Parts: sequence; structure tokens; C-alpha cells
Amino acid sequence: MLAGQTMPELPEVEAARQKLERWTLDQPIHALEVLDDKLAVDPARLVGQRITRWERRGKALVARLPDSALFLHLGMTGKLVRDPGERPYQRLRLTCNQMVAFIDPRRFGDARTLSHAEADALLAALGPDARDNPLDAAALKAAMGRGKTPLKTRLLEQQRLAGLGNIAVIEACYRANVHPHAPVDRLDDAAWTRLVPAIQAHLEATLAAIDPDAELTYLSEGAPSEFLVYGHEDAPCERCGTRIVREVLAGRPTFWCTQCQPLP
DNA sequence: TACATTGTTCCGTC
DNA sequence: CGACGGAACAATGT
Repeated sequence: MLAGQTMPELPEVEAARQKLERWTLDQPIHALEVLDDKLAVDPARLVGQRITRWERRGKALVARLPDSALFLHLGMTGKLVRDPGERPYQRLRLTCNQMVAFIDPRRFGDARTLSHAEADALLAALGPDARDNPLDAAALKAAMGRGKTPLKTRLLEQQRLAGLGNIAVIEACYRANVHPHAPVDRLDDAAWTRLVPAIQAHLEATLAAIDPDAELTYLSEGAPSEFLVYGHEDAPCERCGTRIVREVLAGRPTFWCTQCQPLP
């Protein structure tokens, strides 16, 4: 049972998309304030137009308007807040019927005004969305490619499968009893077959734990969190009691049970 | 202080 | 030399 959010991964971005729909869909943009010069957002291309659609693919969000598109990525600490008042770290303020602020303390997020063609190209560069287009085992295997590259590395590549971040990959591998360092060439069909529902189960459990009306809160803000294996270094595996191992791979912490997730 | 975190870009290696 | 994988980068709170 999962509770709370950490980084914005696919489920958090989907929750943000739903908020944006509730707050801005079919409404003309009354004002757009760019509070951070790093964001290549041109209000002149957007103000006065009506948002006809909010799309999401993986962690990417795109607002469609008649003549332009607005790309939004939450990065590591991004969130959307209604009526932000004087809260710090606001980077963008979008006002339709009500004001919505893009708040992002780490500033790893992004927002850009794009043409529809540019937005299409950006979305097309991403792999299939990990939730909207659930892959079967054969398609997942094909998407992960060949070679000695660790499964974790490939699952993180957004152009292969869009939406999974470090935590989602670690949790899915644990659920599937697959070693995150396993070279993709070494995984048998049974492993690919286990990975598909493992990924889905993690995403759905995380999504179900998000209160659609509450502001996203992150671990650094003291949000409660309960992962199956992420962060459990040296703690006993909940299935077999073996001590959970931590190692850095692809520059990010990796956790697994050496008993449940043997290296193939 | 070093570390944590994301996705992209760069560079060394095979 | 092409492909690949690790490191660096940006930013800031703990």
C-alpha cells in the first residue's frame, strides 16, 4: 500500500493534468505571467485563446490552443497551485477563471510556448505512455531493446517507455522479482511477463493514493511515504526477510532483494 | 559538506 | 568509428 508522493512521476503528472482540466479547460486565458526568465513562454501567443485540451504523455504535459501549444514539465519539484498568493518559487502564473501557479523550487521543470508541430515532435520523441498504452510482454521486451545494458537503465529511457522514474522502476522490479541490474538480453519471457503487471500495479497504486483535490506534496515536505523496497536499505525484505541492498546505478540509488531478485 | 533528485548532453571506452 | 554508459549539469534544501 502506497501513500504520498515523492518526485512527480507519471501518476503525479496525471493528477496535475486532471487539475489543469478542471481549472482551465475550455476557458480563455486572461493573463499569463512569466516570473522566471528561463522559461521560454510567450504570453502574446497564448493570451486570449481558449485551452481546448490538456494532453499527457509520460511526464510531459501539453496544452492545446487554436494557434499554439504550451508545454509543461514538472521536473523534480514542480506542482500546480490554485490562488498561490505570495507563495515563493512561482515560475509561471496562468489565469483563466482562476489563477494557477507553476511552483518549482528546484527549477528543474520547464515550460515553453510551441507550435503544434513542435509539440507533436516533442511528444512523438517519447515512447508509449506506460499507463495509457499498457504493453504486453512481447512489446515491452521489444521496447527495451537488446544488449548488456541493465534493465533499470532502459526502463528509465523516456523514448522507450514514457513515464517511469527511478522510484517507479525500483518498485516495479521488486514487484516483478527481477533484478534491476539484469542485462536486458538475459531476461527470459517469464520475467517480461511479470514486469508488465508489476509496472501497472505500481502506477495504479500510486495514482489511487493521490487525493485529486489535495496539493501534491513531496517527501522533502514531510509527506508520508510507504514504498515496498525504495529506501529500505538494510531493512528486511517484506517477503523473505533478506536484507535489502542499495547500490548506485545510472547515477541513482537502486534497491533490491538479493533473494527475491537474483541476477539472471 | 556532500547528497538527493530529473532528463539531457557530453565524453571516454570498447 | 559507432554505440553505449557513466559523469556532469542545473538548483537548493537537508
